[in-house]
Amino acid sequence: MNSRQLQVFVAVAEVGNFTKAARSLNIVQPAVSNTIKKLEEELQMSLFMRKDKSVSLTTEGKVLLKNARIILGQFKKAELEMVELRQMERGEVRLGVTNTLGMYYFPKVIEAFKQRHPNLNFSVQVFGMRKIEQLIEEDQLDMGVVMLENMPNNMTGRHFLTDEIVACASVLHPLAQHETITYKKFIREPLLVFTGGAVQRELIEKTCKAENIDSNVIFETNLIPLIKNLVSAGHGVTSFLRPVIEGDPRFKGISFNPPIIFDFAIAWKKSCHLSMANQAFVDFLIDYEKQKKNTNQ
Amino acid sequence: MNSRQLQVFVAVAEVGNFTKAARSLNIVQPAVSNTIKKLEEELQMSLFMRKDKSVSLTTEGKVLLKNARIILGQFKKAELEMVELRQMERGEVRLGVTNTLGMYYFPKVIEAFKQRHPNLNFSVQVFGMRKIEQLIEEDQLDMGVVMLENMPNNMTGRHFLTDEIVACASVLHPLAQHETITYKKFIREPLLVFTGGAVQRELIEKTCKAENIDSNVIFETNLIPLIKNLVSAGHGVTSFLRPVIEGDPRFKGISFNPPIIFDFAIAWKKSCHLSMANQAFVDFLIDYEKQKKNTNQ
DNA sequence: TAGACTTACGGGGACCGTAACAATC
DNA sequence: GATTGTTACGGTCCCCGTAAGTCTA
Repeated sequence: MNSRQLQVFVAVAEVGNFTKAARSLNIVQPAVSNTIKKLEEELQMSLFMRKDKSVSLTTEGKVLLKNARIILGQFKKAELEMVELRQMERGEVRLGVTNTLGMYYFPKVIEAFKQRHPNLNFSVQVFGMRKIEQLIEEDQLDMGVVMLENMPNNMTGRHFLTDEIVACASVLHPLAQHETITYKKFIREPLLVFTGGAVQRELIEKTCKAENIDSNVIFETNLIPLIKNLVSAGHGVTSFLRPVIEGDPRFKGISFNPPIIFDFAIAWKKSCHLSMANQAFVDFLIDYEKQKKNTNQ
Repeated sequence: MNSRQLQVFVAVAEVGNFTKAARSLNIVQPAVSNTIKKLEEELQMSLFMRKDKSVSLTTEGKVLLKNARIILGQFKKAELEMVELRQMERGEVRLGVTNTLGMYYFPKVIEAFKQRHPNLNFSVQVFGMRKIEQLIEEDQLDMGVVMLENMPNNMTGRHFLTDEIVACASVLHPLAQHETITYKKFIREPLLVFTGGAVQRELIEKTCKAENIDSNVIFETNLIPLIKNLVSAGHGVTSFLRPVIEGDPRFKGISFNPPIIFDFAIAWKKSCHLSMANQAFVDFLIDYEKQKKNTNQ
C-alpha cells in the first residue's frame, strides 16, 4: 500500500467511476484499473462493487477511504510545511550582536530582512563578543557577530562589515583640532570606556602593557548614550566605531594613526548546519553590504 | 514525496547512520544514500548534516521527521485495520432468521461461527420471512433466511438447508398411528397454527381454497412452546419442521403424502456486495451443512 | 453501437544491488 | 586500514500508455 495507490483509490471513490477518475488524475483509464486491481490483490479484498455504468465502495472500501483521506491530507500538510520552510515563511533566526552594531547597524538591515520574510521568527540579542561565541558554542544562538581575525577555529562565518575605530572627543575638546592621533597618545587621555564588548577594553590593556603604563580609565559603562553625554560634556574621550558618532555635531571622530580597522563577520558553529532561515539572513546581509557599496561608489 | 522515501528517512533519522539504517531496512547502504538524496532534491533542502561517522537532522529535517512519523503511523494503522477486516476481527453480520430456524437450527451454527470469529459483531433477529425480505430490501439487514423457490428476483443467495414439514400430533392422538397423511386430510383436523412466518399459514389457505373448504384453525400463536404444549395435551394438531419435534417423546411427526419439503436459502440484495464478515458467515454456513451431511453418511 | 471496465503488451523510470571511489579516524 | 558516505552502472519491477477484448444497455 503506497501513497499513489491511495491517491487513485480516493479519486475513484469520490467520482464513483474509473474513467472520470482517470481524467481527473491525468492518466488513462486502464492505469486506474490496474492500480485498483493491484491494491485489491495486496489487501486481499475487493474495494469496489463493479456495477453497470458505475462503481461503488464495498464495506471494506469505506473503511479504507476514511484512512486514505487522513493519510493523503497528512502528506499534503507535510509538503506544505516543507514549502513554507523553503520559502522562508517559517523558521527562526537566533542572532547575537554586539551592543554597538545592535544599535547603529543591525536595526536597518533586520528591518529590511523582516520586510522580505515577514513570517520568520527573529530573535536578536545583544551580548559581548566573547559571550556570543560561548552561546553559539552552546547552541543557544544560531549565529553571531565576531571579529574576523580571531574567529574560533570551531566556527566558520562570512565577513560582512569593515569599520574604523576612532577616538571620539567633544568638538570643544583640544583633541578635536587633530585629524589623527596615535593610540599611545590616546590612552594617556582620561578615558571613558565602553565595556559591553571586551574587545576595545582588551586593546587598551594590551597597549598599556606594551607601553608599560597604567591606563587612565575614569569611567566604565556599557551604556553608549551615557558615554556620549559624558564625552559631550568634556569629561574625557573615548573610542567608538565611526558610525556611532557620524552625523552627530557634538563630536569629533579622530582616526588613529595607524588606523584601527575592525573586520566583522557573522559566524556559526563549523559542525552545525545553518537552517534555511539563518542561511537566508546571511545571504541577505552580504548582499545588503554589496548593494550599499555599489550605491556609494 | 512518497511513503518509501519517508520510511527510509525515518530509519536514518532514528539511528543517525546511513549504514545501520540500511541494515534495519534490509537494503544496501547506497540505496539509502540515493533515496535520501532524491528526497532532498525534491524538497530542495538538506535534511541531514553529514558529519564524520554519523549524520544528524537539520532544522528542516526535524520538521519533516515529525510529519513522517505521523504519516507512517497512519499507514500502519490503516494496514492493520484492513488486516483485521480481512481476518474477520472486525465487521458486522446482520442476519434475519425465521422463528423456527432461529430456535432449532441457528443457535448451534452461530455458536460455532462465533467461536471461529469471536471479534465480529453479530446481530441475529427473528422475523417472518416476508419481513426479512423487506428489511433486506431496506438495507436494515445484510442477509436473511428465505425460501429458495420464491426468492425475490432482486435478491440472490445460496441454498443451505433442506427440511421436511411434518404433521405433528401427540403420541396419544389417533393420527399418531399413521406413518403418512395427505395434506387434504391434515387440514380437516383441528389446527393449531404457528403464525410467526406466514409460509405455513399460506400453505393452509391455498389448500383450503383449492379444496373449497374452510380451514379448521382453532388457535394461532407465534410461540412455538405454547403450540407444543397444546398439541401435547391433545387439543389439536399442527405442522412443524421436523427438527422441532425430533427427539421429543411427546410428539409424533407424520410425513405428508406427498412430502412437503422446504428449501431454505440465505439471501441478500443482488445489487449489494456482501461484506467480508457476511460472506464468511455464508461460506461457514454452507460448509457447516456439508460437514454435517458427510458425518451422517 | 456506445460506454465502461478488463486484459495484454511494450517502454520508461524508480529502486535496488554491485563495485569503485573519497574522506575521515 | 577500517568505517562511512558518494557516485556510477546494470538489472528488475512498477506504472503508464496503447490497443484489443468483454459486457451491458
